[in-house]
Amino acid sequence: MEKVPENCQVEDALGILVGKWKPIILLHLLQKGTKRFSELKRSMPGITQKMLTKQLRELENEDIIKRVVFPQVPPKVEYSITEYGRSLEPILEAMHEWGSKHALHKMEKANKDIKSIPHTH
Amino acid sequence: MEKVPENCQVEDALGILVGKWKPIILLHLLQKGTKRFSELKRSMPGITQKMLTKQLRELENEDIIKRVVFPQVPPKVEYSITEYGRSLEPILEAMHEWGSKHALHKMEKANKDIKSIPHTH
DNA sequence: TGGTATAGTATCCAAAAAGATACCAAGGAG
DNA sequence: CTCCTTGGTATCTTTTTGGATACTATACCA
Repeated sequence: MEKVPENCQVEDALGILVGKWKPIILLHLLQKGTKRFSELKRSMPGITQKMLTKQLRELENEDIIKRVVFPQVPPKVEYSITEYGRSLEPILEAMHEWGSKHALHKMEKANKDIKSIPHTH
Repeated sequence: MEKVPENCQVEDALGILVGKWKPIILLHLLQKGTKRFSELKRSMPGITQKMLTKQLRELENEDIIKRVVFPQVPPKVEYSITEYGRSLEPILEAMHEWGSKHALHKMEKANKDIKSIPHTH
């Protein structure tokens, strides 16, 4: 299998993970299992209903998460990761690990930058 | 190290990889080594000069790639992956692998969808 | 009779990302 | 003298994303 940029499959994974809230939604569902809409919303302060709905729909369309509606009033809808969605875990894992190192790297860099400011005295 | 969504490091990696052209640029530099601006541009049909410059600058600011200017006329500028940038390889790798499977998954799904269309006869 | 809760839609608006296009510097070729 | 080359900038417009706000259905509860 060639990895030439021309047939770049990286885009697909990126396309699914991108969206201000998607990684967080996925981490929630991966780590805490099935969640209903309101629970997800409460656990992501700042997200609007519209955004949450939209991101969930997009993930659902890619078979990453499953949506189950209970015919009740008031409504109850549960979301969970599909088996296929779980296959994204290594990527999220790799990104998380890299992200942690990157935080350090940024700190070190900021430190160096501060030290190298020509100071007046 | 906890991976709770609250301190979500995944975002950082995502932030660096996102951009319509960044993954392709990185794959090019990872696989083919040092490249000059015009070579990169030629190998990415469709990208505009402005976009290429912008993405390269962003990657440079994150220490992912290195930019070397040769004082010549006409100008010559070479780009290459930094050692730090190379640490992104596992992520790109994971995404590529997943992307390949995802392509199959999508095909299978499309097939199923076609078969399940109620046909007239 | 009115209020509450859940899981949404529908509109409109702001901000960010991407794209098209034009311009520039300066040396070498003709 | 003019054109070509490279690696950019500077503007302007379009497209994509994200966000604020208001509205809805319907059973239950007081």
